[in-house]
Amino acid sequence: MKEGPDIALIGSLIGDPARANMLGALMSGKALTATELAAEAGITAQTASSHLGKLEAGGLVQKSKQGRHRYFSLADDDVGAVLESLMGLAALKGHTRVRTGPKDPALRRARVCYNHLAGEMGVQMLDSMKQRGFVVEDEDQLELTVKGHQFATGLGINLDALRSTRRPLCKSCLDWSARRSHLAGALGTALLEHFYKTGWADRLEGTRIVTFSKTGETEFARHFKIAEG
Amino acid sequence: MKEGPDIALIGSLIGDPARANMLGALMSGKALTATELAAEAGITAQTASSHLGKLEAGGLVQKSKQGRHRYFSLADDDVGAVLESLMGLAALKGHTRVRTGPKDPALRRARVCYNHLAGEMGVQMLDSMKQRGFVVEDEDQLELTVKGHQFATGLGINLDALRSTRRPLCKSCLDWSARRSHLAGALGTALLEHFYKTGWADRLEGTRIVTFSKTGETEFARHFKIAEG
DNA sequence: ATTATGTTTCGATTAACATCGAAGTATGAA
DNA sequence: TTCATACTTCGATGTTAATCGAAACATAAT
Repeated sequence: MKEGPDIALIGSLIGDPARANMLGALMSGKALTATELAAEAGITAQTASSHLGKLEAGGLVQKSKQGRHRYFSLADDDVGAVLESLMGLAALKGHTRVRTGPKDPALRRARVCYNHLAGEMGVQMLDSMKQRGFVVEDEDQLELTVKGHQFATGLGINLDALRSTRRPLCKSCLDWSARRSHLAGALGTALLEHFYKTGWADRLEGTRIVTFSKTGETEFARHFKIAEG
Repeated sequence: MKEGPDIALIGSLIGDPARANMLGALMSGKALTATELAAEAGITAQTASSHLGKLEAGGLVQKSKQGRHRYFSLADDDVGAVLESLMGLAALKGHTRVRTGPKDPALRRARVCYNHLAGEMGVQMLDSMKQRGFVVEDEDQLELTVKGHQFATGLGINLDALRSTRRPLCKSCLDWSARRSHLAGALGTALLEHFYKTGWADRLEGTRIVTFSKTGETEFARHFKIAEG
């Protein structure tokens, strides 16, 4: 009928509540099995299998078999970014889920966005890195500066390994709660991994929430402080 | 079930082919009547009315009555940006409509994105304005510089009027065909209006394509040249 | 007033699809 | 081998929602 890409297909994939729940769960960045995703969506394994087949055919998720398990994860960063932007619009239009319990503030504070840190702390992290000249905005791609290279290396991150992948090192991703950007890309992933490894932060089981320990909180504030202007 | 915003609702709204076609038509930026949108989607007026009611309830479109006509348009820039990003993902995943005729290259060259210029020429325009220091990227918002103010005023754009609205003056919007940003916001709209008024460009009826006249093409190139680096 | 056009509401039909039970395949454990 | 777990396929069912005809409503033109 009309020219251009077909958004209805992707829209309908996201439009089913069960599939939307699964995609939301996968936004945690963890690869989940079909049964875990079924429980997440509140449906049986048979139905989940059908849904996951459609999501895979549509290019939104990818599957990897390990033994008798099939692990599903989001297909790539682009899918994660689109889901995050959809959440932004949904929040803006007041389409929130019923359950707005005590977990909600924690979710706005720090959460996982597919594979990197989002929420207020994610935004603060990128702000700080921009302000101190660790990254600069060039076109749409974020560029890591020499100072930024030193900073990351000082944290113990192997940048050469990151650069050797085909994945962009730095990307910005729009945050639905803060409506500001945070750091995505290979470096964003590596930094979150770093927080886990050092014990600064941990995942709250079964949610997208990232909890920081007492020392983690202060260490984070020290490394990613912001000069008020 | 889960916390956070509900993307399924918006997804299902976009997921119906008839509604997706209507939204695509509204991406042209023009306010269209219910019957025009019905024709666009290939359905009867009754069905279209039902769809438009749902889109309005979901906050994706807005209605304004004028006489016996009801004009529909996208609710705001946020909706347009999300639709554009969805088109980007759809194009990336190869979910293109059947019809990939001679219009397609024209669409990639210059098209309307809701209310501003997109496509290669839209990207070039923003690139040029950045390169010459007319706009600078600050956080996520684009900022118009003093030089940029002079430039726009020189074109005959009344910036004071634009600033008096609640709408952001400059915003960046991700282009699905170029996968680069172009200029959105009040200034983006005003510039496109300017191209129309001066006769540099015109709309190709019934599509999102923007056609530039011979002189328009050269004038555009002169005003928005890029220094190759 | 009368007629024409644009839009919405109502009701009925139809098609699509999410769902699950049951059975089949595959892998790992005992 | 035998049993258990993870997943998929098949078939049947039920619900949702897109669709349109007919009619009501609203505004404009004559």
